[in-house]
Amino acid sequence: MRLLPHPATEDIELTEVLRALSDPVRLEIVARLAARGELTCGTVGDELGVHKSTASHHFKALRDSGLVFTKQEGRLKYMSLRRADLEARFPGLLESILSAARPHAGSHG
Amino acid sequence: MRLLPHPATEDIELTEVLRALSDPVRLEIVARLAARGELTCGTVGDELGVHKSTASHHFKALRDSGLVFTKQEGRLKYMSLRRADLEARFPGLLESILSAARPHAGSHG
DNA sequence: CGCATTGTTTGACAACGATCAAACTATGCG
DNA sequence: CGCATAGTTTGATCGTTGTCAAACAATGCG
Repeated sequence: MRLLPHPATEDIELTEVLRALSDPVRLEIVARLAARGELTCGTVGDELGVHKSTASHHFKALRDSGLVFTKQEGRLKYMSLRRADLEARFPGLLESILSAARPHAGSHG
Repeated sequence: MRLLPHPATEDIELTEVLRALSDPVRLEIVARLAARGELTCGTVGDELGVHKSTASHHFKALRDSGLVFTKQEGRLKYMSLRRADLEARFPGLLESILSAARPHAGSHG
């Protein structure tokens, strides 16, 4: 089982992408993927303070929406952003969301 | 009651905007607002085939998220996109979503 | 005020979703 | 095979949400 089901680029739906990113935990996961390239389920659970089954659930949601790609290597599964596919499907969308997700310098909290 | 509560520009939250837009009905409302400038509750209910209370519910969700502004004129309430506020808060975000929401010429269905 | 129009609120219902915990699967090591 | 590691699945909770319908409220007209 080295390959998991991923939606084809042309089958990625906007509402599903937006829905996937509307959860704060998943948005944070995506932000970290953008910054660090790859993450495992365990890393996310550990760093974000959620149970590993919850992390798995979120990764599945992200995978199903077309946002992330899952690659298996040994016992680990590495998730990465499907940047090129998303850019092809919805130009500029991911970048503007990532930019919006970055903490603002203007201090407001 | 001519003024309704709207979040300040700096209080608009990304996850709430994305969540508001993750519903197909609301995304369609926003797309129409972008194309036509203003809409009333009744118009949306009529054109999108949802009950007027459902349309009202969606407009409230869009208002609470910071996506639309509501202006009362006589018995009608006109909703419009808060384009400038959203651009100030999350540059490029709304435009990329609107662009992604437009039907693609490439035919895929 | 009475009446029509427009939108909101409430109630009911079904579906979904986020979370944790525990059981299970899959993989690698020896 | 036995054992450890890494994720997944299932079950249980609890809250949220999309929808309609009916009651309500607000507005304008005369």
